Amino acid sequence: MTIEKFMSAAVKSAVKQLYGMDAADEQIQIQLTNKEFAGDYTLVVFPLLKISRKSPEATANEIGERLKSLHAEIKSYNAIKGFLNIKFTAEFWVQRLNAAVKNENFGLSHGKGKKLMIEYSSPNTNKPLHLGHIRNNLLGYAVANILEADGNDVVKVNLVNDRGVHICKSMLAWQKFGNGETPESSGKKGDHLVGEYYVRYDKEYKKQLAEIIATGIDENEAKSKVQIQLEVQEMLRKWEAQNPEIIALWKKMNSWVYDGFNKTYNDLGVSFDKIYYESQTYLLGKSLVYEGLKKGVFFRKDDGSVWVDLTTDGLDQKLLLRSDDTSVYITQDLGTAQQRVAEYNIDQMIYVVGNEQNYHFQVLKLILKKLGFDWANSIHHLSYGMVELPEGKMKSREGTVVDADDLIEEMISTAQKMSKQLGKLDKLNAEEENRVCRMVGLGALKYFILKVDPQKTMLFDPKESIDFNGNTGPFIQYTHARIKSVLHKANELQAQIPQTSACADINEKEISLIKLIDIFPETLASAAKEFSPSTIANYAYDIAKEYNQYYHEYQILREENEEIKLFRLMLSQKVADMIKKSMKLLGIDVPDRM
RNA sequence: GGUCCGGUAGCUCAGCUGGAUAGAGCAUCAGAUUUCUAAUCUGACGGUCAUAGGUUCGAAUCCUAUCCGGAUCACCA
Repeated sequence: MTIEKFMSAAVKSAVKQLYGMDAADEQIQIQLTNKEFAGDYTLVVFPLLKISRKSPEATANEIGERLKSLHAEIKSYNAIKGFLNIKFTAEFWVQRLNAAVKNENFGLSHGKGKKLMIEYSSPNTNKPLHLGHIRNNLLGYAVANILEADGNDVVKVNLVNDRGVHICKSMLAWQKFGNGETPESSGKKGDHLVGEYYVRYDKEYKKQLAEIIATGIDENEAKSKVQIQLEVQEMLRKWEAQNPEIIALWKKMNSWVYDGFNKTYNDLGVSFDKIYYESQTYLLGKSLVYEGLKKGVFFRKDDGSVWVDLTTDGLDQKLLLRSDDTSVYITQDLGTAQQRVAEYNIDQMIYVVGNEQNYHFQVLKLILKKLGFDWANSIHHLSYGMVELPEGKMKSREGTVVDADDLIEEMISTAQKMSKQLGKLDKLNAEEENRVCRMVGLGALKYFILKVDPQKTMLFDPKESIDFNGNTGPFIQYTHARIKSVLHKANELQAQIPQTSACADINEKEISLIKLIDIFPETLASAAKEFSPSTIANYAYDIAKEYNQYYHEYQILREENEEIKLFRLMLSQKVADMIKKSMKLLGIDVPDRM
């Protein structure tokens, strides 16, 4: 039971005894006591004044007195204005810690039985992943972990956009200019290789367009005459007609890209339970549109295209089927949503997609509701903001993309450089050194991105992210490694770290560490509710920082009182456990030594 | 123009189911080391929580309006 719940019940019965009335849940406000006041938890008594009909101070004092006499766990209380600060006994805190230590799965919930599906990553197969994808992947994976730890059954899916005119562009350019180049023959990573031809196409297109314009033809007219574009359109038609040669090329080049993506996913430590391919789902949803047409939810325009009118909902009209009866993006999303709900019987569907698609998901939910699906409300768009660079925005069309693989590489090598400089790698062998540098470099990147509220546009400064001080992944990793080192040394000295302790002589720093451990379950629950890895990230930092201060102040191994020493070791071990658990939720590994 | 999102210290960000004197880190300055791992710790400096109203015992937090920034409003995905 959480302390808040315990206090809430205690206050209720105290109020009942004192004033003969029941207090409603929303009248009981309990929070952690601010640092500048003496106490552990605080009851805000303002809402109870209506019941007590006394001044804030008098009410607080009366309730405090009553609580103290009823509960041995309460050591003291003080009332300041309308705030009743409660202080618990040392025994109480030790007991809380012991309960947490004994419970292997402390903080993790089991079997609320909600079935969730989360879709993230969703790459295009015509170019490599970039910084924006990194935020997407890290968010999706972390949120999936958090939801799972909160007791849900989570299915992670990836919907790969493997078809369309953009893919044909890479294919055509490769055909025309590639000379049969392959990842094997060139030594290039598959997705990068294909991405190069996508760029090559664009270059050729611009060249041809300029040539036509130079002959004096109007720009708009010229655009429809570019030879290479006509060829691409022809290729797309062939693809849709299942032309064997084109299909074979498509399969070959896509497989290169998948090899490349898998390496990047592997580096980032993300994974999926199921991968969907758009080439297999893009025809879905048409039947839903026909159904809606029959119900009169949609309408057909003179040219044959099908639309939905959302003007009464404050939005515009939205196209659902083209005049040639082919489906568009939203048509297929309607279809895949329905298919997934039917196939997996999911309670909630989460889409990790950039905030430039907020409108799309708003429309998607509306349409599904209009079609009469109750589950439309269970769709959640986990929207995230763009990642900007100090020099400007990073959008592919502006040509300043930061390639995911390059960035990962840079993070690892910077981690290595800095670690070497600090002499942190001296005691490690080559394999360990490699492992630690990877962990630190990637930890820096992941933590930097995940600590920010997803909704917000964030600034990614490579220099700052690789700073090993302050609120960073490496700082937290370091704290963990240092605790582990102390524990290791203790074991060498043959101190046995106890599973429980009767130590009653604890200090304020220790109480605040226990408090932090104690709120882990609530923190996790709230992070799950908000789909917010940043909550967990900041928790990990808080506890690491608190521990560092503690560590600095008390010499654990030199402590002469054996009982206190063992207690401190036990506490340290639990703190390390909390750090590791939190970081694991974020998909960040922590080293035992560095 | 419509819709959505954001605006908190010089910079990067927490805090937002309304609670006490708004918090961290970076940067700057001043300190701490016979290390249990200094990738650390202590202190100082730094704020009209975009602006103006409103709601109430109390507002960074809720409501309204305005300003600034971003996204979006394709027979693209």
